[in-house]
Amino acid sequence: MGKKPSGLPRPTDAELEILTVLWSRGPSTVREVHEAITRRRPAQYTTTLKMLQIMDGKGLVRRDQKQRAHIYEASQPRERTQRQLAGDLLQRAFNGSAQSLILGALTARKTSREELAELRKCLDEYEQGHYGKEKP
Amino acid sequence: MGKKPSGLPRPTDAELEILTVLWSRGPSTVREVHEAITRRRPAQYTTTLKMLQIMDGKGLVRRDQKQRAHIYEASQPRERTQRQLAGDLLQRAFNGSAQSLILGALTARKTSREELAELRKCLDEYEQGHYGKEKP
DNA sequence: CTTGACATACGAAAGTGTTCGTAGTAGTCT
DNA sequence: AGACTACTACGAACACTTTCGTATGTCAAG
Repeated sequence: MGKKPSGLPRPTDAELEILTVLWSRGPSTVREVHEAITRRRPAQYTTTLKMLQIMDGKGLVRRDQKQRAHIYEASQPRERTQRQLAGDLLQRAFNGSAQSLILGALTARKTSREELAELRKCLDEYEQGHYGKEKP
Repeated sequence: MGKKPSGLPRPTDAELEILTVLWSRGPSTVREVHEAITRRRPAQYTTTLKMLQIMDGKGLVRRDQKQRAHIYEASQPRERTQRQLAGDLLQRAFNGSAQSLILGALTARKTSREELAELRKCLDEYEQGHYGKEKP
């Protein structure tokens, strides 16, 4: 169960919320996920359970049924799903222009000078990794 | 018709596709939008029509009914919707970290050196605009 | 063994998104 | 006028997402 040959679907809103919990907690039981969810909003236990089962069916999570309380974990690392989502939005709404997306992200909320510095470092690192080394 | 007091909903996939057409074409008839759509995938005329009517109901587009063929246009400029979408994704999947989002966008597809340079300029401009000018 | 706590499974309702067929309306041409 | 064409309106089907109630299974304490 929970096997799809390839191409995971884009996670929905509720699914993303659960993935976020799994990413920050690591492998977890339904109850652990559920408690993290209810810390932020009201929900029924079986709703969380059902979501995890659905996500297992889609291949978004893996589950270990060896114990009575099954253990779920995200099937993809956080970074990979984030990349997928960013690329997807880039394609759908920004016509592939990373520039526009980034500008959008910057202006969507206040960005501190420190963050700006961090971002420049990101660009440098990316350039390093993809286009050889710096000037002598 | 087509008035909602505030808070436009996040456009769905199909809605975003239509908005993209309206942004690039400017105010357009249903037929014009439809032809742009069918240039990329098969669809029925009435499907495009219905989408535009729904979007008018949500306030995502405005329509001018003065002519027999109604004229539709996006109610928000491209940049504003892009900002909304970027901010939304930032919140939902990136825990507010613009850094992660940008890194995701960069690695989601090949980014050229020229684009990287453009991005640095973006950061500079943003800093200019929000944190005064550089050191003397 | 019975009870209570806690686990999974699953059907079904409610909401939303997407597509299309049909009906009706308005303008044009002969 | 009648036929033809292009347009809008709208109901309905279908799929997907999300939520919850109920049924069922398992374990351990009394």
